[in-house]
Amino acid sequence: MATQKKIGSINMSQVIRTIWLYEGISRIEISRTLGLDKSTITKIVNTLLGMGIVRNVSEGTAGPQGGRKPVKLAINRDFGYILGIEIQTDRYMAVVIDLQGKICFSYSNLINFSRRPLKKVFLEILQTITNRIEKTKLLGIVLGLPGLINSDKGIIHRSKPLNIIEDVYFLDSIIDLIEVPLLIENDANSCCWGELVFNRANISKNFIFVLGELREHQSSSIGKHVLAIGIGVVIDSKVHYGENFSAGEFQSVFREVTNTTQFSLPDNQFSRIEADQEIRKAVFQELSKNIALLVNVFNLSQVVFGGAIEEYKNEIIPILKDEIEKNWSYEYNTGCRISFSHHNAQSVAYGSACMFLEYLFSTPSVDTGQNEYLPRGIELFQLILSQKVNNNNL
Amino acid sequence: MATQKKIGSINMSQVIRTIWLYEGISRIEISRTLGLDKSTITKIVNTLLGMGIVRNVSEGTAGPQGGRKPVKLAINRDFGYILGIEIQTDRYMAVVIDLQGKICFSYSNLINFSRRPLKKVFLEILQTITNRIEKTKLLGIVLGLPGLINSDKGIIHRSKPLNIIEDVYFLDSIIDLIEVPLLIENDANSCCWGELVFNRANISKNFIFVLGELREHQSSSIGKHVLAIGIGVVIDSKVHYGENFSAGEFQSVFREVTNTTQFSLPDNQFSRIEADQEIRKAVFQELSKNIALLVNVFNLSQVVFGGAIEEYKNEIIPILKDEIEKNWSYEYNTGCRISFSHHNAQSVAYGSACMFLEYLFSTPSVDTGQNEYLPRGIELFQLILSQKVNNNNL
DNA sequence: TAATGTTGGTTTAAAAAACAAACCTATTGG
DNA sequence: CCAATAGGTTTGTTTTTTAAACCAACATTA
Repeated sequence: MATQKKIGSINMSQVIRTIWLYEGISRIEISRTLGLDKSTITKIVNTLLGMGIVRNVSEGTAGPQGGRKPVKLAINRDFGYILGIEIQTDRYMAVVIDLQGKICFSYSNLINFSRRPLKKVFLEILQTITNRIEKTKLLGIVLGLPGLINSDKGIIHRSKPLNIIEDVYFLDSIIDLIEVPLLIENDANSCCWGELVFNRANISKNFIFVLGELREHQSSSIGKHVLAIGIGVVIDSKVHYGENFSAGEFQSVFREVTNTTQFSLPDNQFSRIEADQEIRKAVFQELSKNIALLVNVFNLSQVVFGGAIEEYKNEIIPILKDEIEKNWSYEYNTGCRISFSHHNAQSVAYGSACMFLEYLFSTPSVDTGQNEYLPRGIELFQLILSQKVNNNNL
Repeated sequence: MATQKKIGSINMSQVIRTIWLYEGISRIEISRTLGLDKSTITKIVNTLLGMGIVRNVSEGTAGPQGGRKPVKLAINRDFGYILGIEIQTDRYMAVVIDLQGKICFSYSNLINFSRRPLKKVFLEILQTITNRIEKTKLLGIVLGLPGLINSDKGIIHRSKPLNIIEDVYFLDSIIDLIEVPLLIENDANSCCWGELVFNRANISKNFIFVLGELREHQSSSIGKHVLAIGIGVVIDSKVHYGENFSAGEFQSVFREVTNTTQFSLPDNQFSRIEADQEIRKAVFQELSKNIALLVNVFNLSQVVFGGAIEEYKNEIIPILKDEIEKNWSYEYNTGCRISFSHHNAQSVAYGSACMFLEYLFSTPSVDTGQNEYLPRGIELFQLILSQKVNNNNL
């Protein structure tokens, strides 16, 4: 059942992660943080220096009581880059980041699907992007999509926006055509990865990302919009997929079964959501009541909003705050923060790339479910390095 | 920050857990399950035999192609017993289980708090119980309580049923008076531990336990009852506490702020809940709509009911099934099972004891939050063994 | 400025775990 | 009785971590 991790790789991965989390940390501090002997850290860091993953960046200052100056360590930014791509019905967004999660490059354009399969469209986009970046240092690609997605097996189960109504074994079908590691992920979950990376040093362990987009209504003429909500869930600092990778699928508890939207608002009134503040208020209140239940039952410490809904930031905050309090029965406040994504239109693409970062810098846990295509931590680095050698030999 | 686990203790704990999960497993099977070399397993098992934790129970049968018969291993049931106690406003329940989770003994009685502090009442109960069981083999005690409870630090933050309105450092105040390890836990969470142990070999990784009790209404004369719901949450096979140990606190999204109950039903109608099936139907429907949201957003695979609410099993099942489906927007079914606790009135006490079992048989994960009073896995066994020696010397 | 103390980091030897291979045990099946 | 086979142990080797001694580089102060 469980596959044995080479025992040393755990500590090695932990050291990498620690340097990633605390840029400029010294060997001694790592040893204290992880509870390992300082000589062990010296050994591991030397290996990492040899692999080109880590760099000695500078000398720190000695303490007030004297002593040798600490040597600050950091991840080698030049090691490589990661590409995150978001594909929606009518447009895509590509973002390239370095190992620290800084955005190096981004590009966006419209898509015309015109009945072509996703695979073809994706390969076309990939062509466009890779023409614009240094290909040799590309470490991995992650594709963020709306829908029910099994990121461990690379399957798209369903996607209403992309008109996918049966299982598509996406990675299986494309893996041979691409020379770097590739993953797919649900769009709202991607945003969660983005938050995990962006706030990695001091993060909420339990939060949700509410991705609210204004989409064309399934069965309506152009111009009619509905608010489409996708939720990404992070529990215990891990993206939560649930039993069938359908976690995050949202429908309001107030919704009437006859409605085609996720809310109780009659379908025909939804088109006025952008124009009518009263309608927005009703919808946001309904959304907030639902979220409040999730926040309190799971004792979340944060709710992050992203997508087109961000525009209504000032309308949402007071409503949600109020509903969370109303749903709470004790006198003290649990202190759930409400915030908005820092990356605007790039939230999904950026977050997708961050998923790969987290794979690189995670410690392979004993019990965690496995991605079938990629290992984690130092093993992923080793995989990448071995592929680099192969590519150079060709 | 993170404290280093003695490296060997991880595999040792994993071996113990594996034997616990799969009673009668052989050394070879363990080695295959964990991906460790068979000689490593031999070594570890010998240590465990020496400690008295594990026993060679019998010989299996050789395979169809011959070969030596495997030796079946099992946890030594005689190693000791665990006591779980549930304290409610008016009664308590005590359950003693062995290391396999089988109930050996149970006892229940009424409580008269009469303004005495919980600590005093608890010590009294403990006296009564320990008089009835063999004290030398008692390995640990877990107390299950309604309210907001930090089980890692042993603090009772709030408990409306027990009239606790400020932090009580329960374990700190009592730890010196008791010679065996003691933990406290929220009652609904205890029930989750019970499910985790009872179905340990093939368990849902994500489920909730809905503990529904009929309690006297805060501000009412005797006889008036309300339905009090407490939820225990299990995500990724771990009891989920949230950021402040308040996970599981429930209030319906339909509730009016003026109500003192957790539902939208006016306070004065709640007393008829036991007599009037229509009122029950409305309440169960409201509860089910709330639960359905949780089930779908978190993609839970199971909802378990326990407490007095179990009596209405046949009324609840169809309503909840229906609401989960209505809240789901795809054509296929996510397959959330609905079940009822197997332990009736003993759910909380049994589950509390199981929490200690899970501590004994868990593998100390690298990143898991730590209980301040107790280690896990082999380290907890070692602690117990060292205390045994001390007690014998006195 | 020389002596002393302090802290960061490395080296070396010893220990602890895990593994690999040889070997023993106990079976089935000819 | 003899292979073939599978479970389990023993022995020796490799990997990984630690402990302790040591070096490096600083501050303080006599």
